[in-house]
Amino acid sequence: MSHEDAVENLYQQLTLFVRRSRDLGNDIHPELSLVSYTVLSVVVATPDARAADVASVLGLDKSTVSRHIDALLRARLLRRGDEQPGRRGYILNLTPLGRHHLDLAASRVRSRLASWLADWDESEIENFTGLFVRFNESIG
Amino acid sequence: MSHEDAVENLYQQLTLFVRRSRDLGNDIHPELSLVSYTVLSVVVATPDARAADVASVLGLDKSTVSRHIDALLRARLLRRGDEQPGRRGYILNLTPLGRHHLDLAASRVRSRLASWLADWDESEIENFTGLFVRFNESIG
DNA sequence: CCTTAGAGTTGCGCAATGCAACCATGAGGA
DNA sequence: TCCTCATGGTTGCATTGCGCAACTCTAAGG
Repeated sequence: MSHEDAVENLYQQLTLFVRRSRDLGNDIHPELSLVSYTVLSVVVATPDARAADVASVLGLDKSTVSRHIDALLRARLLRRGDEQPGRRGYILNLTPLGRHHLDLAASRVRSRLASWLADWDESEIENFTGLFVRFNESIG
Repeated sequence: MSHEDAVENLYQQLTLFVRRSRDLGNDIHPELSLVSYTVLSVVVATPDARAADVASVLGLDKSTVSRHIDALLRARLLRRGDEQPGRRGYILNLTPLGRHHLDLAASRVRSRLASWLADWDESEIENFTGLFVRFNESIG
């Protein structure tokens, strides 16, 4: 197989997966949209995250992030921390409710994923993951 | 590493890729949106494709597909074939212009992908692809 | 102080989508 | 043959997610 054919075949698989991932994203949680879920994840993963940090990580406009965060604040899934000296903006934290919803959504996604991978060996999953890590690094 | 950890790590890679794939989709072609590109691909790949078939394959509402196809018809990238006896609806075909644009977009995507994979061996790509095939089959 | 840069909000418009109501037509039974 | 209905397609309406631009507010640094 030529290099071009190999690339072509991989491309088919990538597009197939991206298309299907949309469906997956839609039944994460009835009350937590995919974007909201992602925002909460970033807040958890980023120490002292502010809205601008979330926007930067997700590659979204700050206005978009502002509106999502506003919704999450009103839903009591997120709260603003007290300001810290030497910084501007608000530091975001998950409320216990927010953490609960995030955990719930995450567990749904993972159980779904686990059921798909039920007949895979750990070594195969690790192999696939390892190649995926390298691929994502190649992209970035 | 436990099975759960393995699934978790793969999940991280999948979400990372899906997020980045959106950026990728946006510079496919100035005149051909990601969805239009996908519609054209489906028309090419599906013998005697009609709008309803495209909607079915892509999992989109027929109204959505109708509007995309309308745009592609107006842009002269797609045309309706003559009706065939025993069937309803319009059979879609690419115009030479449509095929040209599709090829152009495809070559852009693939060259982008190829540049990312420049330092991969064929065997590694094939390995990755093979695992991806199995993964997509597990999903479907 | 005063200027400036960064964080956040909001008004506006756009693109994509789904739902529902609608029209047109072929299929198939009465 | 004719009537009913299922299917394909279009369009109106609402929703969502997004970006740009203009704006406010506040801290940083002269």
